[in-house]
Amino acid sequence: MAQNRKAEFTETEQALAEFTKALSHPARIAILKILAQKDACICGEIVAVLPLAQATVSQHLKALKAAGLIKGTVDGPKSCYCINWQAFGDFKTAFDLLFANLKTQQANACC
Amino acid sequence: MAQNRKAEFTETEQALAEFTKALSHPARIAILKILAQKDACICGEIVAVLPLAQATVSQHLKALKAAGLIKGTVDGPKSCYCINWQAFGDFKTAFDLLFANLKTQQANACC
DNA sequence: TTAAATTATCGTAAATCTACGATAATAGAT
DNA sequence: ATCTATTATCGTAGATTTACGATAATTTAA
Repeated sequence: MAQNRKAEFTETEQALAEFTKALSHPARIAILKILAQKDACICGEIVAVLPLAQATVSQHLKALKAAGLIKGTVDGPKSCYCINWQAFGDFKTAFDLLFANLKTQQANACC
Repeated sequence: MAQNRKAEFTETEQALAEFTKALSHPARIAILKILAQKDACICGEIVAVLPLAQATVSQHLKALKAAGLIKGTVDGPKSCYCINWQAFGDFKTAFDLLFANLKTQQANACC
């Protein structure tokens, strides 16, 4: 039981799900908010602000990077992260394309 | 360990995370796609199309409903579901508001 | 070279998610 | 009233996520 059925869905569905999954924790939303406001930020500043241990923050950063939502470069002993706006643009396009079909004809809906 | 730290983030961050979490599985994306195309759909049609057992689909529908992304009404022995466009509008607003700060000044970024 | 500072990774425990079969609940049909 | 069809819920197994301390890795400073 609990095998993975995700592969049986379309590429687009999987891609959108992966993107939203990366956004599905308040800590990661908070990290993106910080990066959006500061344009770029070193890891330590994020750790200092969030109510989480350093290891946990690093883990969340890794998840965001793996999903392509942020980019990171090593700056001496520190690490600098910033938002990958391109990825957000792509997401928005895919998202709109998927749900912009109806919107107007909310007629014969049963609820 | 692994206690829940989610409560220590802002309401907005938590709300956005809950919304994206509801979208974070290809099956739920697929369900929303079906509902967006058909405007309204009874449960059985969704079960027939997806590569998942009836119990699993019902579980995903419950998750979407709990997150407020869809609405459902009982229609005889059947259940009719449709998208809650209002919720999607609210999400879009919150999402844009959070990440529309920069966008232009991609200057002194380190990556 | 050694020490200090910063960050990533490892190991692990608890919680949550995913998937399904079995079964209960509901309402129309006979 | 009983049967049938449809959907929700229960119980459960396995997988994944979340969180942290401990430790390794990396680079600058002394």
